[in-house]
Amino acid sequence: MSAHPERAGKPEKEASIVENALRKSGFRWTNQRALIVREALATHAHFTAEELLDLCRKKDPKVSRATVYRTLSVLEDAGFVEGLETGDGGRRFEHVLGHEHHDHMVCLICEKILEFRDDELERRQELAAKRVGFNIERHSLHLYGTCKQCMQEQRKK
Amino acid sequence: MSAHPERAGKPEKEASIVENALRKSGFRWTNQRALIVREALATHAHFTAEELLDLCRKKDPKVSRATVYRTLSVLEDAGFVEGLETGDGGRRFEHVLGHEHHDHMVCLICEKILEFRDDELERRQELAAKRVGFNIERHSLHLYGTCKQCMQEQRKK
DNA sequence: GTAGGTGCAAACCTTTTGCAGCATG
DNA sequence: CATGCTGCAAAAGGTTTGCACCTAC
Repeated sequence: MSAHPERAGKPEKEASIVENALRKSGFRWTNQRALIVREALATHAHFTAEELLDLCRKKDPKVSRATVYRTLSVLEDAGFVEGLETGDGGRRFEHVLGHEHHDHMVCLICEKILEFRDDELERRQELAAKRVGFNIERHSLHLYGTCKQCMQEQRKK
Repeated sequence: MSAHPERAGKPEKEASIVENALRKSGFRWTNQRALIVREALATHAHFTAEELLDLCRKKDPKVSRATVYRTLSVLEDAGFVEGLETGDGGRRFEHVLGHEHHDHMVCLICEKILEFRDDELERRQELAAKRVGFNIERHSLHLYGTCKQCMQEQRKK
């Protein structure tokens, strides 16, 4: 049912990649971080901080909200997680291990998020930036609208 | 000093475009809305809700925050105003009268927002959407990074 | 006259922070 | 055993809402 069945790679292996990277940067590898990373990597979906907290609490009910936020922030800085805007002011995350960069189409009706990638798009962005001497660190391209299924639903009415 | 000196068109004329559109949709045209629209159109910058409130209160100190938010929402729905993410969780707005659609480069250091446009980019987005039967209503392309000036500053150090 | 709009304050939601205690390296 | 991390609870934004009053149509 997920839009990214290919997303879930080898959780244990991916988790240890994160572990090594964080250790190398001087962070400690705590039970909480291991749990949070495991849950984040296991999720195919684009999750909110609160959803991740719920997932973690199923395994360990006393994980604190603050720790989830703090860990998400560390993971984002380290480039293992990316935040994305849902167009209605909300914020979701996705992990960035085991799959290439991609952009998003957000259905405003069913809230589904589709991923797509177009190399030419990436190139043109670089070009536009180069023209004005801007150095791109990251970018976000979101198309908001109606997905195929919801378009069909609408036509029925 | 503004990045968009061309932005300010003919405020009175543009305001009446908004007025007519809102009236036609069954909204009432109140003093507050007139004020808020006037201030929003007069600003060249990408403003926050709070900044717009401050601008309005200079003219009429008793405009309420709630009314600004409610009016911004009406204007956004009507397509006269667009919200944009600043990359650090913040939200800014820009009015969409008297200038073409464009995308944004956001400098993460000085917070300046540059505008740019590339027709080929637009085309490729449409194409990508068409491929999966997605209907684009609006889109947002933000490049986050470092602007030319801030790059130079950094090199000096 | 009557919706619809406004102001105020409180509520909300998400995220951050201060601090005392705990666990990792 | 020192520092970094955690949990808790409170604080901090930013935005929305309930309600009584007001005003445009």
